[in-house]
Amino acid sequence: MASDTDTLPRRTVSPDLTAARPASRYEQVKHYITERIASGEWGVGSRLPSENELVETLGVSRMTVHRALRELMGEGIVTRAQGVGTFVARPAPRAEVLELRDIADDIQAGGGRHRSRVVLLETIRADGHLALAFDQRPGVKLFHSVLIHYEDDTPLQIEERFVSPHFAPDYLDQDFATTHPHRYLFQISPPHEVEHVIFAVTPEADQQALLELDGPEACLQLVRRTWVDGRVVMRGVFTYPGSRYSFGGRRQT
Amino acid sequence: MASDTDTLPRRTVSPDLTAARPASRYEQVKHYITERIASGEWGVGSRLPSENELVETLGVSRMTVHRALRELMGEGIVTRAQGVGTFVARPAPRAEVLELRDIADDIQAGGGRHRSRVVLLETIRADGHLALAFDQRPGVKLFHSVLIHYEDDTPLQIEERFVSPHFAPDYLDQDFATTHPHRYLFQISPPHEVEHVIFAVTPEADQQALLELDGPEACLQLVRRTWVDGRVVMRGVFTYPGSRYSFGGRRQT
DNA sequence: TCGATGGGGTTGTATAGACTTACCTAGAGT
DNA sequence: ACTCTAGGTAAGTCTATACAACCCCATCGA
Repeated sequence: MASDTDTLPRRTVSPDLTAARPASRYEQVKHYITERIASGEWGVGSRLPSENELVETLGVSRMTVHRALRELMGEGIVTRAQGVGTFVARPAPRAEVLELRDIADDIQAGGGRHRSRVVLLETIRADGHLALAFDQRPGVKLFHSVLIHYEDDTPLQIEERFVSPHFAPDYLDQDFATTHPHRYLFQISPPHEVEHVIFAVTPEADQQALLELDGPEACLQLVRRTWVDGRVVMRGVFTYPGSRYSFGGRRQT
Repeated sequence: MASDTDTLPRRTVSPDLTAARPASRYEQVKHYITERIASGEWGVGSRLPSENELVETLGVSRMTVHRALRELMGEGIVTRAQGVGTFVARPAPRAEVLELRDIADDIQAGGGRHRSRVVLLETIRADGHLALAFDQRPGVKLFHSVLIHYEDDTPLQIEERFVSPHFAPDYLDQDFATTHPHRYLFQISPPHEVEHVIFAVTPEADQQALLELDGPEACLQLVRRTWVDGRVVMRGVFTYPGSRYSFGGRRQT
């Protein structure tokens, strides 16, 4: 069925263990297509080969080609019409909404002096709620860290993180006085997906103490989850005094 | 293969032409699942039947069940883990950060019943701070409205707006019991530019009363400014009880 | 000239089956 | 207590095949 030229390689029996898991066939097909679109070989509006032609060319089954094309349509890269064909879509501009930033950069950008203190660094077992956030069963092992970030000696953020050991097995051995968790995790791998949820909370007594608040001042709480390869690798809870911080953004429409 | 009970109906040979095309099998499977999640029969975090169990129950092939579940995962409704199972995901945050939405749509999307009450509708003269927000001199005339939005008779938002008379000269004559300010302003012109800033605040006594809070619960405050033709046309202050609302967003990187 | 009717090509859906990969647990051994 | 291993379970992928739905166009007949 497969010709000798231009087909995707058969999956090897013993894949190179140092390399990442080989991309699945349909991902290879997606890559084959996006590469040609990105290079301009297939211009905007032009017609792609039909599913059956791609089957011939790439030596995979039509269902595999179909899945690749369906996902590319979901990503807005191609448009499809039954009975007609598949076409390169017009690229759509995408606005960044919430950015991933290091608070140290944030403070220094504002002219402040940043320092941080490690309060806690340990292994825990997840309770039900935390396990749910990681799509895992209760009792799974997670790393847990708590840091305080100061701007000119005033506490600005409590940074609490739960990290999957599979993603960062050496997390507990890091010196977070010099390298921040954000940078360390980012260096292992930038997340493929990020979720942010913002709450208003009244801080617990211990949080009040850490933030050196006089009373039960309202706080902003940003809960961030990051994914790599479809798995939750980190859940961070960042707590800011409401009087000292705000989130914002501006964009043209 | 299929049992007689609870299976999805076989596609009829002559579908009812008055009805829309019958939903495809995988869509029926999706509906079967989302219905049970929405009804609470399958609670957050609970495990769904495995693919093979659904194959047995619904009398469709595993590929069909798999596609339904894969799409539901893409929509954030369930999470899946190889070797473990499929679980009902945590519900997504109510409002996307930096997205311009009508709270009435927001509430109805969540299955709630929306109503609103006009507390105030007047003309004021801007003080220094407010004039600054509009890039105007103090003393400039602005329209001022305060509404409360309820979800099932529970206050969910205080909506306070300052509107430039040049942009919406008839603002005070509107019946905001039927048309909300958001829709009215949007219909005059969608903004060219939007700024959002999110705070955590402890509400004043009058705000506590309007939101029917028992105590000084932390609140989220979203301040929005919108521009049309380079001029600020609206400044809105939206106050939510922290326990009843959250902002969030998720994106791929 | 015009409309109707097929036929061929293209995507959409569905199935059965096989194999792969990942996770978890129980039990054996240390 | 801890580690290791084997087995069971569940999702992930891929194939070959079939049929349906749809579009376009060429052909045919009035």
